Amino acid sequence: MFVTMVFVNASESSPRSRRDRPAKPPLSRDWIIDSAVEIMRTEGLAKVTMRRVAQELDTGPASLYVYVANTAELHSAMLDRLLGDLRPSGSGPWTEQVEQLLIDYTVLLSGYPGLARAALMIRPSGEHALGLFDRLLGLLLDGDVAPDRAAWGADLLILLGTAEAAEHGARDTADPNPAVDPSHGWAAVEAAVRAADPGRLPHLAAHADVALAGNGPDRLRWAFRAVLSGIAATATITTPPTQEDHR
Amino acid sequence: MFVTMVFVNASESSPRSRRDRPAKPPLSRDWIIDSAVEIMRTEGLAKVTMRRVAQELDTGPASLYVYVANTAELHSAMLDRLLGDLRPSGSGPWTEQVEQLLIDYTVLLSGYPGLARAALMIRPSGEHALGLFDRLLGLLLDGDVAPDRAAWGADLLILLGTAEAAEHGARDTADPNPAVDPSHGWAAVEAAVRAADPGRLPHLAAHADVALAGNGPDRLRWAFRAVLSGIAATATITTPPTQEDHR
DNA sequence: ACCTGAACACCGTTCAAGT
DNA sequence: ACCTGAACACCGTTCAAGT
Repeated sequence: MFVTMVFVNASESSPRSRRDRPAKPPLSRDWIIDSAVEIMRTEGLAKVTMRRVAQELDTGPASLYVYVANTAELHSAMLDRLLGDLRPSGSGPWTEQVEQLLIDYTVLLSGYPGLARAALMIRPSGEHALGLFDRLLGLLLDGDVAPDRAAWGADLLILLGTAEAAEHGARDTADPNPAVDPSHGWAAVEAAVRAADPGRLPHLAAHADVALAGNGPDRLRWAFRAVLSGIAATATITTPPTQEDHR
Repeated sequence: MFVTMVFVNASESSPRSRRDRPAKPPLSRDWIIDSAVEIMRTEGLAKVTMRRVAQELDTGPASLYVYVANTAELHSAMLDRLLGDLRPSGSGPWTEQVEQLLIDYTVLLSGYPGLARAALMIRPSGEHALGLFDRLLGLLLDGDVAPDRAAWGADLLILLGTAEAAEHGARDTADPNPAVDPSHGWAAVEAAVRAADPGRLPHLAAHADVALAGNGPDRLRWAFRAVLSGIAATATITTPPTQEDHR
């Protein structure tokens, strides 16, 4: 069996670094998540299967089910572990800090697009995910955004960052899963836009250049800036519940 | 073999409705996509596998590869087929029309959350996806949004709708894949927010009620309205390319 | 209580061989 | 050119049996 030697920084959540792992480590939730994250870093999320992780830990897949409910829950735990690496950054006005925090979040997740997609399903509720939400909410309140708009807005901004990571990451990262061919997908869009028939798609044809303009970072920062300004400026909506719908 | 009898409206893209399909239909891209969509409607996206579709068409999985590149490409084609059902709706001011179009898009996709997640990877470039973009772009231009903001904004709004569908759909729809337990995921978030420690998560603890307030439709409409206002109000960003980065 | 061998019921994709 | 049988290399999850 070939064992890759990779140096991995011990995260605060992992009790021991991988290097001094004993030959047959005791199974634990932390060890499972650690191994899973390491496999993801070196081989991509597609390879993080129950069987592969079990193999890494010298056991059978059935053993993992003592500590992890299923594959989705494992992915969710991996995401929260990763979010622990997100340190406060950005200075200056609060809007600048919000933008930078969201960009950091998106860039971090872009490295693992599969995980970003999983985040859209699982609604991470781990401590690090909640910490990010709290920090963001705090910045919005600092900026005197009304609490109801700030709360809904923080949710919206994180959703947007997650979506950008899922999409952007798919475009830029080498995904080991051959079923996904991002370059083809993106090139196909660009070709389709440039070939837009002015009869059927008049607006797109007329503005193909602006639609395709801009680099990734500029568009990302613009998106966060635009959404942030909209959040502060838009009153929340509350329709009274109908009789059939009193939750 | 048990064959479910389901009435399916013949879409404009499908040459024949399923009811008059001959016992052994000739293979074709359209037929494959039709069968795939029907399996998704009745059994969920998780069941739309190459093998399952092939079985439905009385052939082996290898045969499908003549017409479809891989599973991801099949999913992408299914999504575009579905987008063909999206009819213009909404009246009144252009902002109202934009909101309604996006809500329709999101609700449609919410019925198939797996497909929404796929859309985040594949960047649909089919005719119906481009048609939606064009219609949205036209509405924004009607509202005198500057072309560059309108183009980037249409992209942003569709991304947001896709993400909302992926997330919202996961929460509401019965996914036949037992690995995904959405109710548990959402309940976990709600419980975690209510239990937020005021020491560690001060803002979240102080505003748990507003964070959890609001029904789905209200929050969805608010999100689109906020983003729309931000798009109109925020200048696009263009940083000059550096020497290392002249694409 | 924790762990696991073995099994069940599946996957996507390829390719040589047929028609 | 189009189609396919068979194979390759995998999956997640369960459960009875062990320690």
